[in-house]
Amino acid sequence: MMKTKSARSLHGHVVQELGQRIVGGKLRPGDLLPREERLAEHMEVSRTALREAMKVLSAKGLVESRPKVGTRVREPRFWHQLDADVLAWRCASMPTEDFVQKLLEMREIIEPAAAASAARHCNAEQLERLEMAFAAMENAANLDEWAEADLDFHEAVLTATNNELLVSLFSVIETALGTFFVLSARTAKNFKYSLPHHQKVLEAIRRRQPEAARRTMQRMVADSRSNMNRQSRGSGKG
Amino acid sequence: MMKTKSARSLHGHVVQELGQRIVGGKLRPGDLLPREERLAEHMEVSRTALREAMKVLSAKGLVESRPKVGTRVREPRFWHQLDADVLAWRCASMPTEDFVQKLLEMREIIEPAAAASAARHCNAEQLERLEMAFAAMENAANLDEWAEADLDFHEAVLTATNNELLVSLFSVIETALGTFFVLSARTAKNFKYSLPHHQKVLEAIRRRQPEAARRTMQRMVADSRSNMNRQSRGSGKG
DNA sequence: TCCTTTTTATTTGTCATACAAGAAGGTTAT
DNA sequence: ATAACCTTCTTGTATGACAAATAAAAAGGA
Repeated sequence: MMKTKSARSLHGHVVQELGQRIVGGKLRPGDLLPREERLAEHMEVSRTALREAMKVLSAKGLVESRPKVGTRVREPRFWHQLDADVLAWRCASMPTEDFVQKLLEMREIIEPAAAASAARHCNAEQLERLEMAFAAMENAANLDEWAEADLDFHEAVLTATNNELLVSLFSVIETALGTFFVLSARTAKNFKYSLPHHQKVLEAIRRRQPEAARRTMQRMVADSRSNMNRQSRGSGKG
Repeated sequence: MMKTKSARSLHGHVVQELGQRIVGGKLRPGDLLPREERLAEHMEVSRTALREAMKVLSAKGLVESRPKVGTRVREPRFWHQLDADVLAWRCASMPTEDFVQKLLEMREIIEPAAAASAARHCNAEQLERLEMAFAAMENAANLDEWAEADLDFHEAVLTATNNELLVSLFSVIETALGTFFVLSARTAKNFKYSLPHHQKVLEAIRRRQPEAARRTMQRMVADSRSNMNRQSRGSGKG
């Protein structure tokens, strides 16, 4: 689920390890990490590799280092919550119901607005990509193919806004769709339901109808929400 | 304008320097950087410090390093556009008109939705912070105090949603308000105009009226836009 | 006794050097 | 012509040493 490839390099591995521990709550805000020498020894890497990892975690707002005092875990309000890694770490050990609701709220804010913007600003090439993604959903042979094409469709909508700031929010949409895919009943029926929505969104964008695009996308996300709520009531997530 | 404090440490300085050059376009996507040894020499730091800087830039999606081939500048679509540093670097050498419009679009999407969400979810403490910020705007002795209180107000709205993902978008709002403050006519009159809007937003949130909060915030951002457009037509930005 | 100044100890920050690992491009053998 | 093998260049990692910063303790003065 959601590979972050950076586990090849040593310092990348340390980033993953510590990042997951911090976001996952095993290391708590205010906690003082062991000093670099010891921590490096404990992680079985050199101080050099450890420090490079620390700089990355620091760039993500997870830790803060100061001479003499050491490196401590920062409070969640400083974390770069929209960072793809931070989002992934948050989902690593099963996302809380609360977090899922926040992801859905983000989708409900971003995606309808993006669809409307796409209807206004998209160009021919971007429209074609949307159509390709939709076609891929129609022709999907299995659920995994379907999910991949769906992701592509949503990314294509964001891209079609021609606003790279909006495109950068794809990490959030991706995470939301990922948890949706994991948490909801993985039957073809549940998914194919939303295909008509996709088609209407595509149509509205093609016809340059921002408000229609917005409304349809709104319904699509709302359906996700109700589908999810039904699911989680059924299986009782915490 | 918009301090990023990390210029104290050496590697922090390198991050700033290279980040600014990349985002500012002096180093272009696909460009191959000099190899670490030479670059370190050229920047007058050790290879160690340079590499720590590189890891940070890599974490922001600006560069990509591979053995034997070297480190090259990535294409803008990979940049973490919502990162506070990236946004700041983008504004460093006078933001383009195009970028300002994208910032405004983000505000128009995020802030009304956040105001509505705040009206639904905010607690007593968060409401108090909103009221404090508003009071600070009323009592501002000069434009700088006003701008600071205004920023605080907008951050308080995001915080009041109780959705940390939304709060993380404050870097965007901050940048938008910053450029607005720089580009628009810096007269008391232009600013005091929006105070009634702030009051109405505050009232709507206090009274738990999501739709009223949304509409009022929408008007507030729209006013910013028209104010700005008027301004840029006048002085002809490109 | 209380406050200010100085010292000290500890941790991160930086440096220099050496070697390992990976990969592109050319070389050789089949 | 193709495939396997080298060469070589660059990043990746390790190590040891020292500089800089600063929190905490010690010393000095009112």
